[in-house]
Amino acid sequence: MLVAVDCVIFGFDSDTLKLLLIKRGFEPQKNKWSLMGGFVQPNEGLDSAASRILEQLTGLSGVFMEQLFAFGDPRRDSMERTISVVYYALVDIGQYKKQLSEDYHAEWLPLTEIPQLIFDHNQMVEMAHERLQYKAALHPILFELLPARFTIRQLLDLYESVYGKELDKRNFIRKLQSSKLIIRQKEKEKGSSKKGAFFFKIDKRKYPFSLKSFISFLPTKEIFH
Amino acid sequence: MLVAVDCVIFGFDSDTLKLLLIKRGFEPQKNKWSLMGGFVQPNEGLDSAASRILEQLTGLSGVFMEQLFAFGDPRRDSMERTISVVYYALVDIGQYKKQLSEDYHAEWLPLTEIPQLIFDHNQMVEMAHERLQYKAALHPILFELLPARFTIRQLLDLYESVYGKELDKRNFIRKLQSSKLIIRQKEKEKGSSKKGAFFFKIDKRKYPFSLKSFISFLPTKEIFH
DNA sequence: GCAAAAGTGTTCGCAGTACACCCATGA
DNA sequence: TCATGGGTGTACTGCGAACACTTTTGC
Repeated sequence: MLVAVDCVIFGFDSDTLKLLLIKRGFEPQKNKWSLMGGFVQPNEGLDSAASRILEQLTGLSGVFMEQLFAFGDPRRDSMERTISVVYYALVDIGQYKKQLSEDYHAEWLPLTEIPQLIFDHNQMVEMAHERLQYKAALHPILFELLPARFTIRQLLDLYESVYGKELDKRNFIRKLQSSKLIIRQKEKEKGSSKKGAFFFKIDKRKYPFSLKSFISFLPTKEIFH
Repeated sequence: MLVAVDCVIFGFDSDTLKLLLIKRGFEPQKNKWSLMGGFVQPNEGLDSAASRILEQLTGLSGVFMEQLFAFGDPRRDSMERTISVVYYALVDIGQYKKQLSEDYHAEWLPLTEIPQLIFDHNQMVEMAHERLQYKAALHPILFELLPARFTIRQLLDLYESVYGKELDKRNFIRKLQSSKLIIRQKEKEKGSSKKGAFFFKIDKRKYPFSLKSFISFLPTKEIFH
């Protein structure tokens, strides 16, 4: 039985939530869109395999990544019996610079415009999005999608695009501040407004701990629909 | 590469949270405690494999069961490279009647007194317990561990043993009632008190939906530690 | 009548929500 | 001076938490 790893890679470009997909340049299913994946090597753990695959495609390491689910329907891959262990990753889209269009034709596509993917990859994407919504409602993981310095507006836009709904700016900011998780910087971002918006950073001393604790910046009643 | 499924089976006997473990009557690791598991068959999905294994051991089907995690460290099984997809199940311990002591010497052991298990099974148990705590804090899944008719006291004891801490009975009951998820029956349970405690049932019309929604009977601040 | 568990009620404080205005600045 | 996005403030409401007493009944 074959064991593969597939990666659902999320990115955010200051406006829309995107996925990094590849147009396969090789058989089977050449020229079809798919997630980036690969087989688990004999001396490699699942996490390592996922990191390796992510690095192959993005050149990035040390990125937030988490196991999502194992897909094992006997008919999911028409060729051979394959189990796929799916991971999802959150990357700062600005960091992604790699050109790999020879091996993989990779592109960032908006989550709302995902084409038909091979095998059960659409189902994986859907589950990853649900998990992201679920997890981000309770833990501050969305910061992983932003650069080290970000504005409140960027963060708000990010939350709104993850949940596909508008949030009250004032309440959002208040919750953020009361969490004491972000630190205001001296510099301002001047591109998108005349007044300029302060940059913020994560408080690194608190952040790793808060990842495991319950912090919600959303209206609690709407956490899940 | 081999693909196995292992099952962490939770039960509750009106006092303590327990796991169903087997003492292996076969090699390798004969006479050591382990989770119940087996290899995924060629024409079988992962969920089906898990259900099959659960039924082999308990005789039960249609039980709450959910994929937990895929374990794939290359050294986790000393014999062969094996990926294990772990499921956890919640069963009404009263339903379990099967005698299988010939093939498997199975026993319900308190979660607090789990012996050393083979391979990485202790790690699986630990993760399953964490997941149970996490999930049950947000969704009413613990009902799956109780018989169809139960008393408030049983439910409270169950929550207390899952979280290892005491809960305020009055607030607990109020939250339960406001959830409108349970229906009081006419009969009382007379065994453990003189006054007698009413039986309750789940409102089946609402229950399947609420499984997906956010309902907490715990003090919200303490949801995760 | 007393022990033992069942079951009910109240007060308080804070967190969440809804909602509207002032600020700074470049053009 | 005005348009644009940035950032702050308030009042209300309801839920969650803390806490104690009454009820029932078998012995």
